[in-house]
Amino acid sequence: MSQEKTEQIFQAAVEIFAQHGFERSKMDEIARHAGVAKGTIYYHFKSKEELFVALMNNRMEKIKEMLNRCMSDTDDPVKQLRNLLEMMVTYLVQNGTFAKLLISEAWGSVERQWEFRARIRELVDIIERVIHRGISQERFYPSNESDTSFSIFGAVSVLVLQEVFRDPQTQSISEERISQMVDSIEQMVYQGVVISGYQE
Amino acid sequence: MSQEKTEQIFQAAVEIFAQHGFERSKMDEIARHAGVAKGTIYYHFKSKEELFVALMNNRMEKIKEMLNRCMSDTDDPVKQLRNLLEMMVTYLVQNGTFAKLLISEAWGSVERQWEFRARIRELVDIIERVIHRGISQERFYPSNESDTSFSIFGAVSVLVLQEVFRDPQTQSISEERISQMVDSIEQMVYQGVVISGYQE
Amino acid sequence: MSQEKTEQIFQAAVEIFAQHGFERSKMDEIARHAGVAKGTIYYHFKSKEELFVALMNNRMEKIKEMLNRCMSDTDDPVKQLRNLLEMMVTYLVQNGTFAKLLISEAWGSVERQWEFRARIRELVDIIERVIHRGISQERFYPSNESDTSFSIFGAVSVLVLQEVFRDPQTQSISEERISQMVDSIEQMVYQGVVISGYQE
Amino acid sequence: MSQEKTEQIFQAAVEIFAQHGFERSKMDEIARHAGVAKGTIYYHFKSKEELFVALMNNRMEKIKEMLNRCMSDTDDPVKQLRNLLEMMVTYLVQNGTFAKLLISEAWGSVERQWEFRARIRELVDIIERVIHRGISQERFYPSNESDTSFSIFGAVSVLVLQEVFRDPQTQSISEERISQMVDSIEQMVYQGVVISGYQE
DNA sequence: CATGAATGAGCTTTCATTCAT
DNA sequence: AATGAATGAAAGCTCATTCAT
Repeated sequence: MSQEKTEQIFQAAVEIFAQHGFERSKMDEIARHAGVAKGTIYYHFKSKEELFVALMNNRMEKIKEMLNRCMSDTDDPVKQLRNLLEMMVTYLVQNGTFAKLLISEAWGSVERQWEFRARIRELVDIIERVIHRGISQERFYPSNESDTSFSIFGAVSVLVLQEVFRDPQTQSISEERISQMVDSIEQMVYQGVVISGYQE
Repeated sequence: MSQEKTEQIFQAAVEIFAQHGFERSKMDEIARHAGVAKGTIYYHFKSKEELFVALMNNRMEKIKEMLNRCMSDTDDPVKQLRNLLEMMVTYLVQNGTFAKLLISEAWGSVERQWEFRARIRELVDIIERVIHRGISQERFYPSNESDTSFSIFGAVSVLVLQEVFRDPQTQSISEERISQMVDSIEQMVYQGVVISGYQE
Repeated sequence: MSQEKTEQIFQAAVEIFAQHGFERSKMDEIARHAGVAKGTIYYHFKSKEELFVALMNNRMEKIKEMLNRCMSDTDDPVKQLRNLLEMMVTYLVQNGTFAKLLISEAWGSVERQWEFRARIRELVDIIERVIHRGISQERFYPSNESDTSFSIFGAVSVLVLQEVFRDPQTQSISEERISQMVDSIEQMVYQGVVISGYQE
Repeated sequence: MSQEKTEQIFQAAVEIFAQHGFERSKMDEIARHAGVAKGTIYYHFKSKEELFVALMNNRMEKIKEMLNRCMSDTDDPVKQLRNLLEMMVTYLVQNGTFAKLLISEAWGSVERQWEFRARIRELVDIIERVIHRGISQERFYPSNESDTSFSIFGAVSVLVLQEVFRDPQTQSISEERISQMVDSIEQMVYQGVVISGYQE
């Protein structure tokens, strides 16, 4: 069935795209990796570009769902933010392959990248909504909500990215290391770096 | 004189590389932009790869110097961190073209990207040294210094990047907007997002 | 029933082939146009090549019949030639789509084109037989019969073709224009261009 | 020098294009035939299409010059027409390879073919101007000048084409055969086919 | 030092054809 | 008989790099 091949191709595509980036990835290799003929990819996707975009949308949808779901436990924005951070780090580590794409392919002036940034914006929006609620309920300090959200997103993704690249075998990032990263991020986001009283 | 042509080429290269990314940038276009013949580039640089690396080192040296310099005013890590954040935002906004490269070309398994990440690591080290001193002097909360530094670097660069891309005419990011971004970042880094007393 | 599908496919094929020429025509498009699946075409015809040849034979047979029929009124070669010219012009105009193929796909060294030229030769033979009879009966000037026939065929088909292409809406070539073209051709064929007495 | 390679490529291109038609001609083969690298063709021409168009313009210019030149001997339209016919037949036979293209690639709806037909129209215009003068001077019968010119063009080109394809070794069309064809055409054009008195 | 014409490996995409259903 | 997903050979085009001038 069609759905089957499509997922096969997606699976191969994330890996190859993440490994080499969009430009250096060859359709030949993706096809080989997916165990289908090159023509098959083109039967399902009009072009390399379209495959990439479809892939991104597909994966992005998944992460959005997860992020939304992980906040449904509670109405407390503080807890929600904690869940969010935890989930983001965990997801990005586990899908390190996708994380690479997320960050590395988002910046550029090609049209594909526009669309991609729009998708990232949707992710950031999820963060922003929590921030907004937190501020409304006077649980969070008032701030430029959009800036704060982007900063958090940047902090999480670059931190994870750098970890993923430090040790290319994604698998080998231990549970422990993950929770350590979550802690680091949480600490910064929750109380900042500077000891309060000292703020000169 | 050689130095002259080299700078001409560098100038053209940042722009073209930033506009299209490494892979999509064509030596032809860089040459045309620089007003030299394609052969001339190859006279000065062994390859596209080498041109890119040389360019990165050149630009990276500049930003490192600036960051180091901006901390020499004072010994107070709190102030130093503030200066650092301000300088990074300002520099990245003003060299938006270079900022794009910084984030977008760093992640990948090609050797050039390894080297590039090593350079980024040097930048982060500057942050880390301040963090370290801050913690030693009990001005900053104890934390995983490396993680914190990467988080800060990620927050700053993604925030700026997203701004640069929102409005491609770098020029039009006002002084005001810059200091607003600095504020947003500082607020997060200095006091975090969550109002302290509430931390359940 | 098979006959039905076959005609459906033929109908679609003439149009597509005429519109784009043999090489640029895609089996996909023919199938879509015919309202059948691509596999169905291959069920009825071994290959694109074979479909084309079968189509040509089918259509060529029709025009040959018409030309032969239109000469059966009379034994007078002069009248027969007139009928022939009239019929050819009319047929080609009305089947402009087929006329394009007739001229444009005939010249080349591919085997299909050999066979196609053989079919054209059969058309020209019909003209040639009239010419031959006309000369035998001393109604026509003696001449190289084959050359004369090809010249007439060339004159008619290129004249019509150029008209068909001038205005792609075949429909819009008026009855009047048709008879004007017939006149032009007849005039040249019957009396030539140069005023007789002057022939130096 | 550039001019040199360009002509080399042109030379190879006419042959290959004429042999297989535009679509079946491969850039690889043209390059091999011209003794240059494929890239070299693309250095001089943006695409296969552009190579073809440039080639056509180049060759068409030559034939136009020849036709115009061959009429400059005399002011007598009767003689001019004779010269024209002779020259056209001779040129097309000698450049049979180009003649194939002239006729076979002119009919189609691709844009390239539009432009091509415009060029053919220019050729026909040369004939038409002679016809026009002949009629003005009452040496030729009045007629639809455009139709007559196209008919003559069609007669000549199809006659030659059919000869060229009968015997693919262009060389082997003898001087004698050429003048025989000229005679056949002239006879038809000058006095028509039907013996005058008989015209019922 | 500088040039730019020439190169060719490499990549994306197309499309006739096949075959399991 | 009919279908359409899958195939893969083949072709057009790109572009980093070289080198004779």
